[in-house]
Amino acid sequence: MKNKFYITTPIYYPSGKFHIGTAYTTVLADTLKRYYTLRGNDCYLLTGTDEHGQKIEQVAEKNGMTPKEYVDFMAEEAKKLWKKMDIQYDDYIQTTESRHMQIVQKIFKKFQEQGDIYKGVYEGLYCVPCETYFTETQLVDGKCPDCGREVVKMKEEAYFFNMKKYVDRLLKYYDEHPDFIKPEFRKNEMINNFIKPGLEDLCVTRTSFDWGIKVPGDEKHVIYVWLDALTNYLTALGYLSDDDTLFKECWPADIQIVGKDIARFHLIYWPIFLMALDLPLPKTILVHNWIMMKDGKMSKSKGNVIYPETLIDRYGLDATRYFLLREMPVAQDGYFSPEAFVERYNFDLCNDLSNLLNRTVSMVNKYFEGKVPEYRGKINEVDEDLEKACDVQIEKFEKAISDLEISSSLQEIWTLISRTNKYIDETSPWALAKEERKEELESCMYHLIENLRKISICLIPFMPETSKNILNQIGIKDENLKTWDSLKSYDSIKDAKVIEKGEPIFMRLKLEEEVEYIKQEMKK
RNA sequence: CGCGGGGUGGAGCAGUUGGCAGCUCGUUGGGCUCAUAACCCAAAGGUCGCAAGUUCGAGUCUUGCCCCCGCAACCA
Repeated sequence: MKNKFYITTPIYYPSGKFHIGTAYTTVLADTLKRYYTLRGNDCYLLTGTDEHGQKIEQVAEKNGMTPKEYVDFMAEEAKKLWKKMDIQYDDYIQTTESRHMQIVQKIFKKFQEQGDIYKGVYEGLYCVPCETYFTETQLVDGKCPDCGREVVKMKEEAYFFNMKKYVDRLLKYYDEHPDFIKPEFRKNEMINNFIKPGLEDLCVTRTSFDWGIKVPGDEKHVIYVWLDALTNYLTALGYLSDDDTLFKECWPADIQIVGKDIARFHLIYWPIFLMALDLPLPKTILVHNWIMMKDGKMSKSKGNVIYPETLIDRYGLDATRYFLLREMPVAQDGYFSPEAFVERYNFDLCNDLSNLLNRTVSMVNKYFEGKVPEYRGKINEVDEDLEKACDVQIEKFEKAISDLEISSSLQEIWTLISRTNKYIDETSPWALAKEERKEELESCMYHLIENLRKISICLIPFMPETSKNILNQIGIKDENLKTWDSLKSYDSIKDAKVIEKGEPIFMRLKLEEEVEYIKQEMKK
């Protein structure tokens, strides 16, 4: 019985150090997991690495390791990074694990028996020294993009998957399931670019290298990337294994997150493989765009590569998570620049959020010795407006995140933060104190604490530590006041005591200094 | 005529069903003092790429053109 909310990241190809783009995808997945958990779902998050293929073979050799040693090492690196980023993944799959390889062979055989896979001839442009095939468009001046030498036309025997057989079903599925692909324009892109011109059958094996899963009964062939990689989403759940309990609980996936570079594989081949296996398709495949640098793509030669560790070590995890989630529009490319990072940090995190907390805690201490007054109802128009605005923002927030509009959902929270800052000016608590208007002052403090509590709950998926921190500072201990449902009430805080001396959760950064620092790190 | 995305005040962006052009940052002026030179208010600043069309009315629909950026099939 399906009872889990299943989320996946792609399995990353560990041919080099994991960069900020990989981190973004994973943080996005983690944030969605935390959100759906907050909403009461039992979530299961899968990530992993795609560890076969020529490139891995070559990189391993360069590092003086066997391919398996190398990929195991890289998997540990990934796990370290995910730990550092507090990613709550439930399983990490490596495609070189036997639990995966065995099932891939089973799937291959099944496809063969069904007549979906046939033997044919693969023809392509081959660079002999690099031992790699390229397409015409990949070539640079008609030569190998890696080494610049001549390529030759080569043929080899290979297995193909009969994609054509399933095209009509796929189109029909697209049509009947508007939520299957997000954002929607990706669907049109697939139809126009690949399906309309006539979908070609996919070559699923190679004989030109060894590092891969052997074709059962024909061992000079290894299964080539996509049939191997895509099926990880199933094999990790124990599909076709002795124990497929987890598979039954999770499948079909609820949200599968992929980058735009692998959209084609996930939007065309993946659903077709699933159809061939007679399995239901995932509910939503979310295709996100890339993080770009001001001067184009990240590349070492440009000296503009930013690694997540650089930011986390100096500015903290939550600030890094915030930047990624806030700055990336998901459906469009986002841009990283040191300036943008520091400015977001200063404006959003310090001036708006941290400062709101700080001034509130300080006032509750000053006027009520730290004790949060009891709710007194909507004693005037100002309070009434504030409560209304708060409800509206939470509604907008919920809608945005449900639509997977992550950046917008954060904006909605920040609108609430600004509204709350404004409320302080509207009520001028320092004047209320001077004039000894106690009831109004109590109501004001209560509302500030209540809004901060709600803000923290909304922040749980994005910035888990910060959220805890705020709740701690405003003295919310009761777990019932940290739930999604508690967002509805406006009168539930009782006997809370703020901490005596609130430490700012984010301190302003000096713009030039930090920009310089990040720039230096990027050149390393 | 390959496909897709985009061209909106100085910068970065919102603008779902056509109805007085919004947000953040920056600039200028003001307010406040609880808070981190923060926070709040106000003002200046836009031919919404160009041209034509539909309409009482178009950033929003249609057509043509110009410019930028991706993708174009087995490259994760």
